[in-house]
Amino acid sequence: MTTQSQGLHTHVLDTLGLEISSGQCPPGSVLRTDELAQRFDVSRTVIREVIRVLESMHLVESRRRVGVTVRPTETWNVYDPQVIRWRLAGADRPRQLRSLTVLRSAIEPVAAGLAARNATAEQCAELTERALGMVATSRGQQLEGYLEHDTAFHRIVLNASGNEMFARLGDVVAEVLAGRTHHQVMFEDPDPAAVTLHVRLAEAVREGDPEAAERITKEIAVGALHELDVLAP
Amino acid sequence: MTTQSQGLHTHVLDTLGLEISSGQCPPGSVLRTDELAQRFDVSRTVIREVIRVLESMHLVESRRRVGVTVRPTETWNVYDPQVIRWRLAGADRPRQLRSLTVLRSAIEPVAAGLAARNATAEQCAELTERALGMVATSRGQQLEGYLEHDTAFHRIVLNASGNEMFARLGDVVAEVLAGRTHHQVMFEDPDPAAVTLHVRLAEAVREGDPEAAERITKEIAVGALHELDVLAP
DNA sequence: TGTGACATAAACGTCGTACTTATTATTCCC
DNA sequence: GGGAATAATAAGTACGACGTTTATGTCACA
Repeated sequence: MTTQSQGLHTHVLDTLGLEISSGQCPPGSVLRTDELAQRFDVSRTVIREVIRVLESMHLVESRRRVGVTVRPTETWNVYDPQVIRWRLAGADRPRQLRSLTVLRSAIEPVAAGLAARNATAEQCAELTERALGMVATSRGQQLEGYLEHDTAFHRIVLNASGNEMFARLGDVVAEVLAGRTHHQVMFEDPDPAAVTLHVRLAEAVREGDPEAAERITKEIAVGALHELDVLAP
Repeated sequence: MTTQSQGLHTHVLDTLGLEISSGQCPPGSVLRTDELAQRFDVSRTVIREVIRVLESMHLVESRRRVGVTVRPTETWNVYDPQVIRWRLAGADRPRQLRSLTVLRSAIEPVAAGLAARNATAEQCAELTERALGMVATSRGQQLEGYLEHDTAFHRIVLNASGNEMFARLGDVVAEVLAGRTHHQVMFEDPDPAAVTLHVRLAEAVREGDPEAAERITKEIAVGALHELDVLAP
C-alpha cells in the first residue's frame, strides 16, 4: 500500500507520516533534520520539504534551535485522507474505525436524503447497478468484488447529495470500507440484511423519497456500528 | 487576517493558496517555480516547499517538463482549515458558507446527542456559562463578544461528544461563525430565538437528555440555514 | 503522406555548501 | 542569587550545479 519509488520525497513522507501517526515518535519527541537526512540518505532539501508537509497536516511543529517536535494528537488534521490512511494502517485501527463509522452514521443519512431529492437519472441507474453488483458478490467469498461495488455505491450517494463537503467524504468512506475488509473486521460473507438495505436505498433514491432514504441509511449505519462492536471490541 | 512576516514560506503559501482557491489561477493553469521565485523575490527553495504543501492539499500537481498545474476543485482537501479559510476569504463565500452549514446540520445534532450522554460536569458548567454569555451579548451590537461565546459553545459540544472526528470539526465551525459575522451575513443583533435555543441545549445536555439535545440542535441548524437563505441568496 | 525512432530542450528533482537568524543555554559580573 | 552579555545550536534561506523525466519537434524511411 505504501507508495514508493516515485520520488524520494514521497517515500520519506510516507515513512515518517506512518511512524508519527502510529505512535512511535510520540507527541513531544523531537526530530532533527540533519539526522533524518542521514537516516534516509537524502539531502536536507528533501527532508525540509517533507517536514513542511507534515507541518501543514499539523502533525509536527518546527522551531529554530529546538528541532521538529511531534504535536499532540488533538491538533492533527484527521480529515486528511493521507492521515486517515496512515492511522488505519498503524496502531489503534479499532478506535479509528469506530470514530469514522460514527462520523458516517451522522453524515450519510442526511446525504442520502439530499440524494433522493437531487440525484440525476444517470446516478439513479448507476446506483441500482451497484446495488445489484453487491447482491451478486454477496456470497461465496467474493469480498473484493463486493468491496468495489459497496465503495462505488456510497460514493454515488455522497456525490448525488449535491453538497461538496459530503462528496469529498467519499475517500474517507472508501478508506473505512477497505480497512474493515482487509483487516478481519468482517465476516466471511457480508451481512445479508445490509445487502438488502442497499437495494432498498437505491429504490428510495430512485423514487425520490428522502425520508425513506434517510431512514434506510440510518439502519445501514446502525448495522455497521453493531458489526464493529461484535468483531472489534 | 493573512498571516505574515513569520517566515517567507508562510507569506508565499498564504498568497498563493488564496489566489488559487479564490479562482484566479483557475484549474488547469500552469505555474512555473522559477517565475514564482522571481515574482516573490525568494529562492526556488522556498517556492518548492510551498508547492509541496499545496500539493499535499491537492490544490496543485507538479509534473516534470510541464510545471505546476492547478487541479480541479473536486480534488481539493476542503476539510483542511487552511483551505476553508482561503475559500471563505475569496470569491464564492456564499456557496461555501452554505455547504459548510449543511455539513454542520448533519454533524452537530448527532454530536449534541452524544454530548448529552458523555459530557462531564465541568463541560456542562462551561456550556451553561457560555450560553449565559451569549444571552448577555445578544443585544446592542456586541457581535464580537457574541461570536466568541458562540464559538466556544459549539466547540464544547463537539468536544463533549467524545468523538475525535466531531471534536476536530470545532475549527471548521469556528471559521463558519467568524465568516458569517465578519461578512455582513448577519443581522445587527443575533436572532433571539437562536439564543434561547442555545440556553435550552445547555440544559438538555446537563440533564442528560440526548433526544432533546439532538432536536434542539436541529432547530438551531434549520435557523442558520434559513438565515443564509434570507441574507445570502 | 504517414509513421516511427530519435534528438532536443524545458521544467521539476536532488544535491552540497555557505550564510543568516532565532532561541536556548551558559557564563560572568554585579 | 539574579540579570545581562555571550556562545552554541539547529532551523531558515540562498545559490549554483547537475540529474531526470517527458512533451514536442524533426528526420528518415516506407
